[in-house]
Amino acid sequence: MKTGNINAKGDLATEAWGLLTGLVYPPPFLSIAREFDLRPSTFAALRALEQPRTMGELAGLLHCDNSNVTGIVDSLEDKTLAVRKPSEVDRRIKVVELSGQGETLLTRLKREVAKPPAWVKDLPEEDQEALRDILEKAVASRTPGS
Amino acid sequence: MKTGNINAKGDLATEAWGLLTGLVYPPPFLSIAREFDLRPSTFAALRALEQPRTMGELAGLLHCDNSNVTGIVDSLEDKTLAVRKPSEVDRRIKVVELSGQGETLLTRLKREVAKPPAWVKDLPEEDQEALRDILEKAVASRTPGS
DNA sequence: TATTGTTATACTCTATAACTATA
DNA sequence: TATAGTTATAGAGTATAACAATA
Repeated sequence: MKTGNINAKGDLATEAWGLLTGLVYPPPFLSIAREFDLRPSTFAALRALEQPRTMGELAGLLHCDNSNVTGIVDSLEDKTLAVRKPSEVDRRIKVVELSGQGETLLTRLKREVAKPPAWVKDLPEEDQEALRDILEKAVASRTPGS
Repeated sequence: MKTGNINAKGDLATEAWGLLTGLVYPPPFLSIAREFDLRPSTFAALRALEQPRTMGELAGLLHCDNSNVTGIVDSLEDKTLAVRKPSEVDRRIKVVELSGQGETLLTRLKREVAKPPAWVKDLPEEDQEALRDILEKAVASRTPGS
């Protein structure tokens, strides 16, 4: 905690946070997923498959149960966006990889998700720069789960 | 579009947005909902019930079907957080209101949601101020759906 | 007839437990 | 016996259509 940072109602941090929540929620990636006709879980799985992953790794990354991942990957396979193949070293393990089609879609998705919304793009350049610098500082000093 | 704002990969807006998404997603209100043992839809309904609402109004605010709201309000009533009563002017309409218990919970919820995360609170005071000023500008110039 | 809300139904998401095939 | 993944099953979220009560 910082000197002069009282955190009473109406302090700077609370004001800034209140403004920010109005700008970033609901998350734009939800409407992007809809545009691509992907359900949120499929969308998340696709993003997690930037590298090949085992079923269990996917479950961890998607914070869901292993049994779930079966259905999610089934649906990716149905759309020929990914394939699963048994690992050669341990045949219990299935490795899931994006297909060429899946890679292409992921590339387009990532481009969409990275696009700053209008409220950022329309800021004066010096504000964009200040914002970036402040956020860099915040990311650098971030502790897990804050 | 602004002069000097090329929006090529790596420009200021994209950099700032990339940093921001890392800081604000996943949304902290999800874990707050879990702490209060509320499912996301119940949580959202509670927040929408700051004022009494009809079932149809709730459906609009929660972006879901009318038939859904029946179940959500049922569960609020089961927890004695809200009551529904027929309107006196048109008895087709049901007005949903928070109970005393519901009001108390909503007040606590709102306090939690308004709390800035550590990455904001731990910024130097001048950065908090700059952040607030920039975000105020963004909110002021915001057009619907941006 | 039109509207508000409910019920019936179905599909998806998620989790638990039992199962399989490997190890 | 332990582990990776699947299947069976069940609960909750959401949508559509048919329905009841009211206007």
